[in-house]
Amino acid sequence: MIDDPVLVEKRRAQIVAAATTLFASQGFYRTTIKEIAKKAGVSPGLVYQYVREKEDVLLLVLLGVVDAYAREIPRAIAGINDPLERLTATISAYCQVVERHRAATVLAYRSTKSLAPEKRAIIQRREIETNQLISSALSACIKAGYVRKIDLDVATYQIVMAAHGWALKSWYFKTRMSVDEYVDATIDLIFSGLLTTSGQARYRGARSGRAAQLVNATGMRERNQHRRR
Amino acid sequence: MIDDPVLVEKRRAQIVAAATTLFASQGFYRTTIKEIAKKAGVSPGLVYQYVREKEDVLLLVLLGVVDAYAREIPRAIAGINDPLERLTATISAYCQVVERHRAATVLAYRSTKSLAPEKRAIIQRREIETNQLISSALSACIKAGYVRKIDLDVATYQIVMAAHGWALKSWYFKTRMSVDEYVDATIDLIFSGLLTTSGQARYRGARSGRAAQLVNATGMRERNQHRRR
Amino acid sequence: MIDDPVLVEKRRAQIVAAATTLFASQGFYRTTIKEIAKKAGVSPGLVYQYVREKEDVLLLVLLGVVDAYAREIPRAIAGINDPLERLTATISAYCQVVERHRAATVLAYRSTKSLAPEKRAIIQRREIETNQLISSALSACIKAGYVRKIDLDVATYQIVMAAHGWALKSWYFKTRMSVDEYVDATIDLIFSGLLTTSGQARYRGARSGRAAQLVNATGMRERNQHRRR
Amino acid sequence: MIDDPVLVEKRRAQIVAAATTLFASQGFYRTTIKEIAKKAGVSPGLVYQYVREKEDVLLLVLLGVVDAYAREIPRAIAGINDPLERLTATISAYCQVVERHRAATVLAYRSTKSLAPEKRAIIQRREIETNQLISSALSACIKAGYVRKIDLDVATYQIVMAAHGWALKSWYFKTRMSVDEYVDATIDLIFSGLLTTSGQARYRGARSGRAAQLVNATGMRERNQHRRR
DNA sequence: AATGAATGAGAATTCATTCAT
DNA sequence: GATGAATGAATTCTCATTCAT
Repeated sequence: MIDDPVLVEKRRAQIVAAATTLFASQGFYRTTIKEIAKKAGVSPGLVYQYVREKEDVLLLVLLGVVDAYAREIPRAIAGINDPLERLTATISAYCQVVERHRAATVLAYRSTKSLAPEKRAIIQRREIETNQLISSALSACIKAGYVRKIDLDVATYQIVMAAHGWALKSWYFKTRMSVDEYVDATIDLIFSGLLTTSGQARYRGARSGRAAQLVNATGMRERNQHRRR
Repeated sequence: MIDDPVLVEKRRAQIVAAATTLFASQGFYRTTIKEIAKKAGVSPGLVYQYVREKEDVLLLVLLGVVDAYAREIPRAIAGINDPLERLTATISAYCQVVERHRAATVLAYRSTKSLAPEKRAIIQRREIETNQLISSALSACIKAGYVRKIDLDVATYQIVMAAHGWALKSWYFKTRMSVDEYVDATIDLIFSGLLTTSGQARYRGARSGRAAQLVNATGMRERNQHRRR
Repeated sequence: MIDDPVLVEKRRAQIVAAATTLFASQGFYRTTIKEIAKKAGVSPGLVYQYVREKEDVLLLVLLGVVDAYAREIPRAIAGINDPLERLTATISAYCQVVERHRAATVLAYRSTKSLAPEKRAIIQRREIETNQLISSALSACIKAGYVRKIDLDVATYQIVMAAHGWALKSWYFKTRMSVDEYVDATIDLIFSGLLTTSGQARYRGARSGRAAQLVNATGMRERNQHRRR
Repeated sequence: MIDDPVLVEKRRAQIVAAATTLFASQGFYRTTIKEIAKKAGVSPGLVYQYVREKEDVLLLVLLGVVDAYAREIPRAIAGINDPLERLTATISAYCQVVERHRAATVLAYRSTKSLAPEKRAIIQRREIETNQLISSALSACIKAGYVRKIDLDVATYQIVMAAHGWALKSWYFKTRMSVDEYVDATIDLIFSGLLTTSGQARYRGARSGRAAQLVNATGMRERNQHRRR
């Protein structure tokens, strides 16, 4: 529609900035193109020269969010080489980015499903890419012997959910603690778990007992023994 | 509008059942009252005799979801008295409930913000109530010496987020593992944390060093020293 | 959308009546649904309970026109048994119907192409059906020996075009003659042709000469020797 | 807007050529100025330096069509002096021009009414001028005794409609015959009419009978005894 | 109590036209 | 003279809500 890529970039940034605020506060469906245009200081018609349909604005907004993640986290951990420090920094950075883009993060949870499947897939692909930052920090720690050989996927998403939790449950936390406190407590939990030494003993005992029962009952117990849809 | 409370109950149940399915698959805004009425086997006009506006249907649906949580988790842990077993069962039950109401759980994340503030507050209050089940299981374990004296709020929400994660990231997990595997891996992580013994050593060293610096720098370091908005 | 077929009939009639006038005077594209609704004395939303899209209104309007033809012409020739009288009456009736639905006939020429292909095909099918009335009147006359063995398709459409001409060129004729005069002159021409006896002689001579040349040149001369696309 | 008449001519030709194709295939309203500009290889803004509004483009296009008629028919009959041959050639040429400008001819029927009255009048005036070619060929034939003293207007338009019919009903004819066959059959019908000698006898009898009745009933029967609107 | 036809405000999108460069 | 970005009025269509029956 418009050729000049510099202009496209500028206009889209304008539109996305306006839309991000509006979507975050009112949601996608309650926000009209007219409002976006007005807030962006342009005419409603102009929006459609930079976007094919309203849903594209949402896509751009959400891409902006995931891109911010993909941009800001690496920056925060650049230069840190020790695996455990790097992991700590990654988790911390993730939480800080969530804090900075709190409204947009919540928006992503509200609105990604409003996208058509292909567009949604784009966002999810980017999310997986960003999560690689966590996975590889974890892997390095495992290799270095700092981290147990846990399920990488589950551990990664536990970290992601803990970070996103700060945004998703900010209505609860905001009056109770600061980000820094949240980060400290979260890292402590993720790193050391809930249990005391005595708790560990009981848990491990119960667990191996349960596992033994399962082995006896089914004759096998392997990962991936589940229905894949 | 209608007086007979039995009828009101029955009709609302009909409407909510229809709406839950539709909202879960298409979202709140993409679902019309006509669709809900049709699926519920009633006329569009009738809906408005049991509900003041469309948003009320959403409220009823979301109340149904949080109620299911508040109903099903206690049932799953009834009769378990050992604190650690009870905690384990609670976490497991939470995940299982999430699995059973996967679409509705995602819906809650998408749509709670679509409610007017007072209605939203109702849902959040119920969520906090349900989370008490986790908090008290945790407290009991702390008292029994099985669980460290961690931040109760953070730990509770970490469990909640981990459980909700199964629904929120089901697009990722569904093709990779079963709920049971997810539950096992999650409980293991939550209980024992990421770190190996050597990792623990390094982490605690670094942490106390960092804490010492902070104490030196600020002269104090206490909970609740943050900006409240 | 609406179930009650009686109501559907009534509402559609209302809408079509309003739309016919408006389309005829302003054309399809210049007429808005709001105008149609207003003229029909209903709300704009109601129109869409009886019609899926604006184009459907056009289809209904055009169906109304072709139906009027299919209804009114047979009525005018009912009871006339003599082939030649019947043919005369058919042509005359056709012209009279055109006169009665002059604006709508012009509309059909303007707007049939605005329909999507399938809808257009519906109209064209009906037109062909109506033209059968002319064709069979012609056939009967040929069988009775009153009409020469001419090309039935061409003759039929010549009559059709002559009748439609009264509407299509009414801007020219309206100030120059009455329908009755037009009908008389038209039938006279269609029946007896332009030529005088001396003209006939010259024409037949020239024609057979030309035909002979063609036969000599191509070695054959048959109907249907043309490219079909 | 622009002074240089040569440039105006050139640019307009470009625009009209592009617009003719587009209008013919999509209609006037479905064609955008942007499409026209693109097809003409110019910018949308430029169009408005050679035309005051979109409707002017339509006027230019339609003028192009009628001009093509006024240009091409005389060329086809140049040098033919015998009145009957000249008439034949005129009819034939008219049909051939219609064939060459089939889409544009249909466009004229669809879109002339989209013009504001004064602009429409311009087109109609030109059409009448072109029709003079037919009228005068007819007159010459009447004077030479080849053609009966028929109503010149009606006869002229009958020929015009027959020729236009090839375009207007091409959806019907295209799969059934070639232009040449259509022309032959059409000329034959126009020249000799439908009726056989026995048909003529019956028709003339019935007609004079009817005419007699009319005279008796009204006391007179003259041209122009009709309501003028 | 229930129905479903009717309403009409509101939203996305298009596109003729303008105008600064 | 030419460009093409920008404008904003206008239009189609949807759907929550009402209300007569």
